[in-house]
Amino acid sequence: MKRDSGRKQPSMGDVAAAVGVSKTTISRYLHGEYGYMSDETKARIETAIKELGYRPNRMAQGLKSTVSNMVGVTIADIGNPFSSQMLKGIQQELRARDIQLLVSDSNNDPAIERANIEALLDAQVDGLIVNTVGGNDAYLTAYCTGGEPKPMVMLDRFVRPMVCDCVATNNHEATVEMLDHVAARGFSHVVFVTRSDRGVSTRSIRREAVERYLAGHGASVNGASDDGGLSGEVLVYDGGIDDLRARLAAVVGERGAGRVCLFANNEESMRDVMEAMPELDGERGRIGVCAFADERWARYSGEGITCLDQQPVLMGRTVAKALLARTCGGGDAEDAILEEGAADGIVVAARNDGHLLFEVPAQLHIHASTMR
Amino acid sequence: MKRDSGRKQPSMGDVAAAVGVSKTTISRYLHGEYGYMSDETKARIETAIKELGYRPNRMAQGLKSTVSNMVGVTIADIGNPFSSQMLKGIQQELRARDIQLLVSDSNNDPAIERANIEALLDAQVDGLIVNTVGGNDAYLTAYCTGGEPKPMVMLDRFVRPMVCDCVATNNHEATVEMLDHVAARGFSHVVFVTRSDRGVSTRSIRREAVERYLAGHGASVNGASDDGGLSGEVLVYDGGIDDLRARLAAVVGERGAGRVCLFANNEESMRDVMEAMPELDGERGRIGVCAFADERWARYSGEGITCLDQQPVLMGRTVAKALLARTCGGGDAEDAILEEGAADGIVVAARNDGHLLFEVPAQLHIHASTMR
DNA sequence: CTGTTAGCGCCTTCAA
DNA sequence: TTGAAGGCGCTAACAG
Repeated sequence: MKRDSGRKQPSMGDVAAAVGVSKTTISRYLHGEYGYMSDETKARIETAIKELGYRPNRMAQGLKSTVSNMVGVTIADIGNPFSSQMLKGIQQELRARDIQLLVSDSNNDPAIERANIEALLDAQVDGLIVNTVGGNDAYLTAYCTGGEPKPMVMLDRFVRPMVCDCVATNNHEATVEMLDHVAARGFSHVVFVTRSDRGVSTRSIRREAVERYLAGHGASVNGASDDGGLSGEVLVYDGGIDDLRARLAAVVGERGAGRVCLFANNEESMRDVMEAMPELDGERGRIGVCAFADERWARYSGEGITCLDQQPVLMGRTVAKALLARTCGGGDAEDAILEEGAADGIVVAARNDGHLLFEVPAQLHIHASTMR
Repeated sequence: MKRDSGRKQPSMGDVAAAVGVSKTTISRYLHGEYGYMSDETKARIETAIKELGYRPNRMAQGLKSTVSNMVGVTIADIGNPFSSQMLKGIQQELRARDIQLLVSDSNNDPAIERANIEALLDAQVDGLIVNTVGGNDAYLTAYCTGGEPKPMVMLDRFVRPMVCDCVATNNHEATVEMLDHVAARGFSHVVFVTRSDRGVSTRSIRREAVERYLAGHGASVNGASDDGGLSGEVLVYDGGIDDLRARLAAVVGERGAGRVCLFANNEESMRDVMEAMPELDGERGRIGVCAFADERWARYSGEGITCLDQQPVLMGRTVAKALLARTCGGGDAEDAILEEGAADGIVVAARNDGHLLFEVPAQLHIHASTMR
């Protein structure tokens, strides 16, 4: 009835003994292979299992079948709310398939990340989801191109050339959408604020998108606009608030009475900006702010911050589907994902050597911070 | 050199064959039992392992040794940023001991939680950390008092009577501290805003703390203060924003010109309040707000919200320590935790039948929302 | 319809 | 200082 009623967990042998059949029969019962099983033994097995509170040992199962029904995920910084949303999405898919999730936090340290991946593989996971901290491209590439690696899918990151499936935000399009919005709201200058991208693909991609946009609109990067279009620049800092404050003040001051919009690369940078310039509120109208950030947070921050929400739950669901297609599905990841994902706007944005890049669209939410 | 260079993962037998010794010797080498081993074989084993890229299969190890070096955690709602912070803390401790973490999300559903716990046990975890969704008290109690259960520790929750170790916030003291602050700032009425506590211990505990405080200060709960002290009431809602809006308006209106402070039970409720009354900003000075909430969020929300931060990372570290003390440490959980935890203000707040309740202090952060 | 036999990769006596 | 043998709990042929 209830597990643990005895001294120790009963094993399949115990059940077999109780019923008076062999372990094989029990095994077959468990796997639903009762095509050729007498209804009587079936019933007796059923009650015996209930009686003893027997539950199969997944570990032992995995030892034999070489599939553990576990997948591993390494998260660059699990303390980040963004991470937990992605985990939520991953869980949704895994729960449906009764697959366990092994979670590791890399604490933003490439060495820890490598150790985590090794440890997960030692635990015999069937596949890996990697939200890399950056700086491990060589290692990851070597892994993916090595012998016969367990499937890996990258999350909110990718390496070039692609050596495995990846799930990311449509960073380029999203950035353009935000810049268009900023321009439309009459700002004349945009400052893309980002921490230095130590190998984090998302940061560099967004930065490049900004630079290309500005170049394409006849505005000079880090220079003044000379034709009434949107000018802009990229501000890279290292996490020092004082440094950031001084540089922001300089940038804003330089623009005189022109309307400037600060565009933060992520929530972390957005917080840094708010910390550095609490007086932003005082200059409403002249200084706007926006960011890649979770709508749930941005909406209630300060006066309400215009943001690009990356839909992390959807990203998690997508990455889990992509991985499962490689591990057990056997089928085409592309079909599996696009079928349901199309409605959400998920597309294959690139492919290389059979590896796909799935892009999940970011959603623009407009709030007061760019509307005065 | 690198793993996977061959067709398949090499096993201990392969290494043994390569070196020309028995598996036993390899096993001993791996466990550091080279007390009686010739330096030569030791060296040869070492190189063979490197050469083949051999790594022990934790799954197979666990099958025999009955310790899997995995612990499981079920989280009520992993999408909550609070959850991810707790996971961070848990990871910090587990990583140090090379223990893997199996994570399940219960999605606020008691049935899923039960299924998750069963699944984790099937995966042979050595112990469980449970952040219960509530409504599973009977099940959890039965588990803990059953045969010989794997150790369980509850996180940010507890059941009465205590049937296992628990780690929670010092909800009572924290609530009192906040109410003292509210009173000191000259508010005359406080409204504790909470969703209905469907078996979630933290919610009911806080609510009780509020009621007791108000009763103890000569003020009547849900009534007007008649002696200049702090009066107050508890507002329980069900997640409907319109309902909440109407009731908040009524409550605030009733107070006339009196200064009212809304005290939200958690971030979720705080967001609901902000959604229901965006005009709070317009009444700064007369209407204050505060909440149990993450400082990183509260600080930048609206004008800056006074909050009680639960230090979730520290809670995570504490719960992991408590569990490890039961699983492998063999030692006293109390000593293990209090030794380092004392500096952080962690105390044993209750004990029952050998089970301990560890309380992690919440920290009061004062911001503009209660200061005008 | 059901049982026998051999392992999966590792650990653990017991012998040598 | 090292092996051989048996078994953890389960699966997978191959026989009946």
